[in-house]
Amino acid sequence: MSRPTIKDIAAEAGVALGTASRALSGNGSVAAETREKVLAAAERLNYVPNAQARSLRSDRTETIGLLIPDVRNPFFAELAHVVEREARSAGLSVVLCSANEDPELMREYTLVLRRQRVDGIIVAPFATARDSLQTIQDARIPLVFVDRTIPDMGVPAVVSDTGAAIREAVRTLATGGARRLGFLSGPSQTTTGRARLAEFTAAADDIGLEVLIQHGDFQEESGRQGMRALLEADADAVLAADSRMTLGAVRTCLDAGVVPVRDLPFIGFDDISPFTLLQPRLPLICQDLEGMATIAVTLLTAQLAGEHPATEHRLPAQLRLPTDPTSQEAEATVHA
Amino acid sequence: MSRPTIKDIAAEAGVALGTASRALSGNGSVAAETREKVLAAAERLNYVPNAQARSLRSDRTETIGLLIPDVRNPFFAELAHVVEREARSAGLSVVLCSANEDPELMREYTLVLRRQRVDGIIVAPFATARDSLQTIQDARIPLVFVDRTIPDMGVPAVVSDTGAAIREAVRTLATGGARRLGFLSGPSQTTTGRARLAEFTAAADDIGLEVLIQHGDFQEESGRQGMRALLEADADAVLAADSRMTLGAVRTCLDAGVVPVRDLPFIGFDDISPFTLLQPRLPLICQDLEGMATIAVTLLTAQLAGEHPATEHRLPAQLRLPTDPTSQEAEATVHA
DNA sequence: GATCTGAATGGAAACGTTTCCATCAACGGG
DNA sequence: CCCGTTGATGGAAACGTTTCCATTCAGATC
Repeated sequence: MSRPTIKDIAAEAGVALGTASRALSGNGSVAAETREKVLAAAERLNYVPNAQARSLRSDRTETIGLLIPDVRNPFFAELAHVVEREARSAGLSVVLCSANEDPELMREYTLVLRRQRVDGIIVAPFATARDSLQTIQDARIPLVFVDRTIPDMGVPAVVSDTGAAIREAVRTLATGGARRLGFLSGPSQTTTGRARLAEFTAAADDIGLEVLIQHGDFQEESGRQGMRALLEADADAVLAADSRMTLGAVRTCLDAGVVPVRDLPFIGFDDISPFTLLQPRLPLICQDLEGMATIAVTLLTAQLAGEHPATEHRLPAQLRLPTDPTSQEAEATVHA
Repeated sequence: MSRPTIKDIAAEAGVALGTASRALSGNGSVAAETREKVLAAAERLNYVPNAQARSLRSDRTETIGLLIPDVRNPFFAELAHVVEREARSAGLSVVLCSANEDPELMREYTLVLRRQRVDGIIVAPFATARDSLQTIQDARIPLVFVDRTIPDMGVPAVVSDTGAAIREAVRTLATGGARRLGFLSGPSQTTTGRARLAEFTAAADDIGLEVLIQHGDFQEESGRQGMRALLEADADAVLAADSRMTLGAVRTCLDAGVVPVRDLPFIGFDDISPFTLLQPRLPLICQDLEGMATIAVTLLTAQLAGEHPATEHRLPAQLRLPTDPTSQEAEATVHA
């Protein structure tokens, strides 16, 4: 038999179809002995339930969508990993959609996810996607924002609180002697872009530093451009507001023969794996990615259970200074 | 109406349910005028077809599974991106499963994909997953291997042909003056691991080089360990057989104060994005990732169409020497 | 004008589950 | 002893599509 159905299982076990279903799904009562018979039959025939038929009837797919701007971005790859792990432990499968930073593609994916009748969607929204997401909300599909949020949509969101970390970063750079402090800012259309900029200027004002602000769009290229401008303007320290802009800025520095940290005090954003190849290591403002992903899944499962979680959760980011690897490594080499 | 069904559309358009289906799906003949009426009704009611019901009846989900060891690995993230793009242009959705390098998890995902009744699966298999994959094949689900293959399963596969590139890499290192050539080899249980090792030793023998071989497992940690051994053994040039082992080896070098290429001739593997942060840039053996992903999708769609494509496709890898970025950058800076 | 053909349509079966409803037996309380 | 309760089961409806079959009707062929 190529693809046994529950009907075949029932026949094999000598029970009615409905009974087999109850035994397999665990809903409704069935005698222990009967259950054994059914499970044995299913095992024997190598039965795999048909998720389509199941969800057609039960109106639940036990599947959620995760919509991110780009898997190739290490930050989102890591996010996807944790979300998937957490979802799985909640018994949910994840359909991952990588929108390639393209609002049109994002709109297409929202349709795909609606067709698939996912039970809910976690999305790291970019600014221009508001209306695509509105259609999801209109369809009353549970929705959670992660990493970034879109205000006034009433969608539960989990984002980083970067205030303390940015203040500490500015202080650290000032202590190191910086006077003309460059900031690679995100786009002011995004909540996070605006917030980080405000936090930065407030911190710099407190200390009385001169600031040089370069507006970007959270993309690598804008980090490169901003960094070029800062180099020309003779900034004597730099703080970046996002991982991709950090990446672009670092490349521009290296290409110009300026080694970040060694030649120019520099604090980056997010501890994505490429940064571990830098020598010396960058001080980084690290978001609690693990926490964000975990809470995002929790916020979604809460909605699936019919609850209405609060709309905004903020997890503090932290300034992480590099630990000197050479000493550890010297030790490790001895043991090798 | 919260979720209109095709029945509602039919009523709204004043036609029979079957006619509405034909108009929407494009199967069977329907008058142009009628089609317009139905499409207009669907538009008006904001109709989104139920993929579950559709595939329950038609036995096709228009969905494929992509099973990779880990999304967080930039190589596979890139692969996932291209596969998804190609699949989408063939009208297929992709369910991405990241198995976290865990055979047990991979087995679990094969079950998930079977439950979802995906039309086919593309998988980058790791050695220990043979039996999980066998169950997929037994269930007669179209299967394609990408990046690596498992011999004697008769599964169409697309892999890199690294022979020429490795030979060229060895020659390049020898020309640079290397005499004791270190090689960070993959595991000999894998076809690619074995092939690359054989290609390496053959090339080195041709020239008459002394070789130092460190066996690893395609993981970063084994790259670190192998590199430590090579440093101790005074290798005067190194070639790595895989991106993650390259990553580990580079980190070990940097931690030991040895800058790859500058202090130690070094050729890495794959042009994943972290490597672009290295200064100087690494020469790299680059696989045709784009081509592999594209062909993998083609091999799968061919099977979906009932064909039986050849079992092995080899795409040549290439040795790519770094172009000096400083000169380009200097120019770019002028224009900035 | 009768017959055939083919397009357009309506109606209903079918896909594989879950879940509701009815039945039946066993059991305990009055 | 009767009756309501409970647990186990069988049977059938329902989920939203696609697809098959039958019917109708217009037009072409003889």
